[in-house]
Amino acid sequence: MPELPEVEAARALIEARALHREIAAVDDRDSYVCRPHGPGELADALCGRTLTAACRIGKSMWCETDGGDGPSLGLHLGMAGRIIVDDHYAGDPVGDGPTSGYSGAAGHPDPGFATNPQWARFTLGFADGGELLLFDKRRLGRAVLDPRLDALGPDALEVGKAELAARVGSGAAPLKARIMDQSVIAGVGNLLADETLWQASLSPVRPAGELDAEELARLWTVMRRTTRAAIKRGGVHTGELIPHRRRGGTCPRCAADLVRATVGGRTTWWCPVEQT
DNA sequence: AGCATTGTTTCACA
DNA sequence: TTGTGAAACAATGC
Repeated sequence: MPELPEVEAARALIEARALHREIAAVDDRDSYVCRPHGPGELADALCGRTLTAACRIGKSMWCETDGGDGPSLGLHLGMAGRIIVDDHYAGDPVGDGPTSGYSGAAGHPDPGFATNPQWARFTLGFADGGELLLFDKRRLGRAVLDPRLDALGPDALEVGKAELAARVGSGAAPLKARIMDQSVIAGVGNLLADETLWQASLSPVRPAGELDAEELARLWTVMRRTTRAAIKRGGVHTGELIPHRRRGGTCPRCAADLVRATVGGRTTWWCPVEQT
């Protein structure tokens, strides 16, 4: 669920509300979410420290502690994670599969989230009484010390035009698989990929190495625009194509029937007329 | 009951 | 060795 825009919202929430507060207690008992750490390991490393920076590359987020003198705390939202700081939340706005409608206008998009405390998979308790929760219905999120970031490509909003062309424009894999490969470009997930390729009128099944310079330049421009728009509007669900990714869905521009197939291991929807 | 799901990792294979 | 694709992972909803 959470892709770059949701993770950026979570990062900004931590930055705004969780920094410089003393960590007094840590609940790291979920051994799957906290793998490979054993129970108490994160608690021992973090208690008494403060978060001093919230950082992000793609969908990976981490917090520095004690101005960089302490261990960093990696937080990954996985497929359904969100961050809650005191009474404020950010991250996955839906929490369920794509069949759940996004209702995130006024009010809370998911009134049920606060009533299911068993979905708090990792908690930092602050000395002032507040707390930071990694809230994850699916349990595929992660909390880990000193996360490895070296396998990530450049962030989708930071990558330069020439660099994107060089990294994406090669290989025999489908274009969609290429832009979802986090070692090529970091931050694009399944929905953002479908939205971006539809906005750019590029077919997800084209071999990435076949794109010409103009198409790669267009991809760079459109990817940045769609990603920034998703951040501003509150998540990847706000994309123009997204509501049409369903049985019987049609292209919002030309009304052609959308095509559904598995590309890059994920369900993919696209317009066979416009996306070439 | 069986299938689907917005992410990541691991494994098999060419 | 590298690139590619499928399966597994956990949990839930239709």
